This record gives sequence, C-alpha cells and structure tokens, in this order.
Amino acid sequence: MNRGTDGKRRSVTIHDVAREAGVSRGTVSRVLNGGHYVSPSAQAAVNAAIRRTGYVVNRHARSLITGKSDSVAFLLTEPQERFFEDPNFNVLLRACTQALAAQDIPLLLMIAGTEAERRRNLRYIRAGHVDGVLLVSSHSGDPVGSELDAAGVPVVACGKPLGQKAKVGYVAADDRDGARSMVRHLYESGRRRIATVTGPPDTPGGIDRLAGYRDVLAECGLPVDESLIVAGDYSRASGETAADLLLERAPDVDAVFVASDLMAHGVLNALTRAGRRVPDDVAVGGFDDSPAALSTRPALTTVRQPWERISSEMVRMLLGRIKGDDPAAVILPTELVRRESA
Amino acid sequence: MNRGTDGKRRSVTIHDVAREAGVSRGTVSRVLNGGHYVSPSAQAAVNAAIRRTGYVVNRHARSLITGKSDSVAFLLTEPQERFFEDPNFNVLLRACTQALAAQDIPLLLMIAGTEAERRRNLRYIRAGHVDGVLLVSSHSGDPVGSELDAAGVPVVACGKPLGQKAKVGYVAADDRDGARSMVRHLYESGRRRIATVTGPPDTPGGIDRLAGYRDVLAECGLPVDESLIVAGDYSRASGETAADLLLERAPDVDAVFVASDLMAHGVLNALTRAGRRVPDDVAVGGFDDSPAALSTRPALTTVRQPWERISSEMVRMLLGRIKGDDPAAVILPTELVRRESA
DNA sequence: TTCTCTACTGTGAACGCTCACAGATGCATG
DNA sequence: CATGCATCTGTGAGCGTTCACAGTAGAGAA
Repeated sequence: MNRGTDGKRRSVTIHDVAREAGVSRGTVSRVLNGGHYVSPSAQAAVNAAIRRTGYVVNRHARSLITGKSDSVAFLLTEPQERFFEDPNFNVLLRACTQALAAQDIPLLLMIAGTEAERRRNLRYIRAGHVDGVLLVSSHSGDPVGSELDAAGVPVVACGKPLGQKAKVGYVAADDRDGARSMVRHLYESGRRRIATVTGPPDTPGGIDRLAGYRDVLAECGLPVDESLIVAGDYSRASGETAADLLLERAPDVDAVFVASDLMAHGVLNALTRAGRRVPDDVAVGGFDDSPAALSTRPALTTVRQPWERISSEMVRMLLGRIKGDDPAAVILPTELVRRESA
Repeated sequence: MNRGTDGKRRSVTIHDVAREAGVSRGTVSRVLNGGHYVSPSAQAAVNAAIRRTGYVVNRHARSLITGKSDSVAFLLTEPQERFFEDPNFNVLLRACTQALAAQDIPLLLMIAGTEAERRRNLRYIRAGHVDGVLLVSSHSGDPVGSELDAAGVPVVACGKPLGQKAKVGYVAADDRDGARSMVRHLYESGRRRIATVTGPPDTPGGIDRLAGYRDVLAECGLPVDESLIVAGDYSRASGETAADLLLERAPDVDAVFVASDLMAHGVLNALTRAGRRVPDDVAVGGFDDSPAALSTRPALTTVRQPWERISSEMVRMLLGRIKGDDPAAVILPTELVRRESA
C-alpha cells in the first residue's frame, strides 16, 4: 500500500511491474520466487522495473493463493510475573525475531498469561492464521504443544516437552551435562558440602539439572544429603527462601548449585543477609547465563545456555517443519562461565 | 485452514456457510461484519451454520480486498541491552498484546536494535504490511516516528516525542508532576540535601523529571546545588556510578530522587556498598514502578507509571488513527507508591 | 529434414472474500 | 393505486497474486 506520486493511495502491482519491464505477470512472479526458468535479460529487466516502481509484493494476495501466511507465532504460556521477572524471555524473543527477520517472516507475539488468553490464542492459531508456532513455556508439561500438533500446526518448543507422546520438535540445552560441569567445578574448587536449589519437578530444568547434580556427587563419592536439596520455582524470591531454609538445615554448607540465575540472585541476597561471604564462605553457581547474571554482586558464575543458537535452531527447525520435515530434537551444549561467585 | 473431517486440508469458506445456512455469500459477509441490514432469522441461521461448520474467516482474502491487514506492529527501537535489562518493556508488551487481543488484532513484534534492523523494519512497515505502529523508544528524539508518519502510516508513540514537527500521537505519564510528588515527599520527610539522578537529556524522562525536581526545590526555597544533579542513562550500572559520584561530591546527601527504578536499583547498591543505610541515612525514590522496584532491598518507593492504561490508551488511539482520527496527546497521571526506601 | 528435449514465456483460472449495485419486499404516505 | 422509503437479499466483479498449462524458440539427435 504505497502512496503514488500523486499522494493517492494506490499500490503498484505485479501488473505494473510487468508492463514496465515488458514481460508478463508470470515472469515477474517467477523472478520474485527464486528466478528459475527466467532468462538473465528478463531477470534484469524485472529487477530494474521493481526498483523503479518501488514495487513490494502484496502478501495477502500471495497468501490467499498459497494458503500460507508466511508468519509464525511466538507463544509464551507463562504467568505474567515470570515474563516480567525473567530476562531470558527477552533474549529468546530478541533472537527469534532476528532469525525470522532474516527470512522476512514476521513474528506474532502471543502471551497467554491466563486460561482465557490461552484459549483465544489457540483458536487464532488453529484457524490457520500462522504457519507455525515457536512455543515457550518453562512448565513444559503444558499440553498446548500436543494440542497444536494434533491440530496439524507445526510446533517447535523451547525445552524438552515432558511426558508428551505428540511429536513436537524441540530445542534445548543439555541441562544434565551443564549441571554436571557446574557441580564438578564446585567440587574441584574444594567444596564438599554442596547444596542445590532445583527448579520445579515438572520441568526439564528441574529434573535434569538435579540429575546432573546427583551424577557428580556419585562420581566423586560424595554422600547425597537430601536436606541439601531444596526446590524453587525459578523466581528470585523462591531462591531467597530456599537459601534461608538451606542455611537453617545445614549451616555448614559451602556451595550451592542453583538451577536458574534468577534464583541464584535470590540465594546471593539471602547469603549476604546472613553474613556469609560469597565465594569465600559459600560458592554459588547459577544456570542460564541470563543478563541478570551480570548484575549480581559478586558477578555470578553460571552455566551458559546458548540462547542465540537455541533461537536460531528453533526457527530453522520450525521452517523445516512447515515445509514438511519431521519433528526432531536438538540438544545444544552448554558452557561454564566463570565469574566471581564460584 | 482447517482440516476437514477426512483429515484432508480443506478450508470451509464463506460459500459453504452460505449454502449450509440457505442464504447467499453477501448475507454471510454482512453477518460477519456487524450484521447490519440482516434479518434476525438470517442472522441466526448464519451463526448456526458458522458454528456447525467451524468456519473461520480467511483474513488474507479479506485483507486483499479491504486493503488493511488488521494487524499492528510494536516497534521497539532500543539497544538490546536495554531491552534485556528493563522489565518495563515486558509490561508494556504484555499490556499491548492484551489490549489488541480484545479486538482480535495480532501484534507483530519488531525489535530494531541495530541500524540495519531499523531499516528492515521500516521497509516492512512502509510496504503497508501493517495498519499502524505502536512505537516505543526511550530515546524519543528518534526520527522514526516522523518518518513513518510522513509515509502515511498511523503511529502512536509511548512517551512524548521530542522536537518533532510531525504529528505523531503519543501517550505518556505526567513526568514532571510525578517527579514533583516524589521530591515533595522527600522534602516532607525532612530531607534537605536532595540529589537527583536524571535520565539522558534527550529524553522526556530526562528533561521533565528534572524540571519537576527543580520545581519543588524552588517551591520549598531550597537552593539548587548543581553538584547534586547527575545524569544517568536509565541503566542500573549508570545509577551505581552516579551514586558513587554523588557520594564523593556531596557526602552529606540525605535523599536521592532517581529518574528510573533501574537506576534506583543501582543507587541502592552503591549506597549499601558505601555503608549508608536506606532510608535511615539516605532516602531513595525511583520512577516507573517497574517490576524491578519490588525486588530491591529495601523495597523501592517510587512513582508509578500507569503502564496498563498507557498501553490501552496507545492501542485505542492507534485504532482511532487507523480509522482516520487526528493524532492526539494523552498525559496520564502518576501515583506515588510508598514502600521502604523513602 | 524431422523429431525431441530443454529453456523460457504468456494466459486464464483460481484463491475467498467484500463491495457496489440491482432487485425484492413490506409499509406508510400521497 | 401509485410512490417513496427503509429493510433486506442475491449477484457479479474484482482485489493481486500464484499455478498449471499451453505454447514458442533454439539446439541437438535421428
């Protein structure tokens, strides 16, 4: 919908380009869509005409006939408090828009904080208004993935979907291995009373990171003291209360592996409040390498999730699924980032 | 694009509904678009048919003929660090999607962190792929608003656009008055050496909040000590260095009005590090009432920006502009939120 | 030469919807 | 009884694209 030179709303169509270039609509269309079976001269003429006229394709007309919208939804099913608190979502969102922009595909943001919104968004997606869905929800038992999959909508989730028989593709960091590298690091710096603050047990982060913790204890011949294991919900506040509980149960704790940076932030607060020095008295290791990890004092040693790669993989996989590929699982390696807290 | 009962991709069209309801396409279309000039019986028959067939309108076909996309862009022109750090964007984003969802209008998220992205997004918007733009950028000297306006795209900005002759509508909180109420509060709790950490001087938050600060000093007969005025860039880190500078320049400072919660967070950190107790030694007041304000210790006394109302006003105004309304300016009142820091 | 194959091009027919218009009906008015 | 008006309904056209198909030209093979 460009303004013509006369200021009147008048869009230049493929027809105008064809006339300008002295070819037919079909040829222009072919140039637009990859340029196969088009002579170099026609190709050039069309491109020149496009540049001269300022033509841009009418996506609606195209979508009407192709039956695809050339857009994808980013569906976030999280309570809004989490969305407000956790900058990881921002990182993910940013990287996904970037990856999609490279393909000229717009991202429709859908935030399903409530049940009503969830339904509304699902209805919209099911109606076929988007080609696929990037699904983000830490609570990955959420059946929304399977539901969409059952409706024939390509879905790629961020994080391993739990207990789903449906074949939704997903991209995730290697939680278990990441946890292992962190706990191993704590052990190697001489810590022997290593506690952990886990995520909710219905999330892969809650399960696998705890498993990694147990792996290393076993590996190093350290006894597993269940009182050193406290569950949080990924929020900063829950990290704080978890640390309080930990200090009460085991005042001799000398390291804490925390399953998220946000919770680690809370743990740091609680520790400081209790007069423990970090890392001298207690070492603290986080998980995520979210932007929040840099703002703690001391700066947080953490396990880096490769958000950019996760995002670009999600996009790549989703576009593949839209083209008919089968769902897959991609597990990306993590990296230990040593800062000051451990 | 629903699957038929046979599992084959086959969408039910307005034609099918018409046949099912025993009326014509035109009548179905009229029911779909408000139901004027439709008899109650036809109305009912059509609605029943729609329900039976599970019909959903094909937005592309509609858009092709109406020339509108029934979607709007949310354009964020900020360096990504700010987007990652400041939860206010999340609040705004959330509230805007919500307000738009109520009208069944999808939100296209565009993040222009770099110049290249800015260009790409502008091109997309100019191409007419969206009906309007919700513009968010703290750096409101940004000419992107005028550029879009000049291209005939309806724009509503968040925050007062600075030094723009173009007629972009905007919604903002009453920065000056909000600052006044906070500084007045500090004065009334007995503080006499009140410093301020301002935002960048090319933002309304930087200018107007400082003006409010000056207003109250004058009003109360307090001398304006320029060494008590330090500029930040809204980031937590800048708040921290600003506070360091402040303590060095004026060790007797007993209150700080900070132009954003994020910076206030930094100020709090610096103060604590310097051994000052808050609010006993130094009172700290923020601005925004962002989610971050609750996570500080002590909890931050701040000036609440009515984000939900700002968002819904922005959406309301944008939809109006799309329908042809003239741009307007809406200034919303702020509210002092007393917590622990002042 | 004649036939086939490949590379390229143009054309009509959709896609599913809205819009303008023409027609029909019922009711009050002249 | 004709006229006007308001309410309601159906029909054809067309939005701007892609797609399938038919067709052309030139090169090489039989």
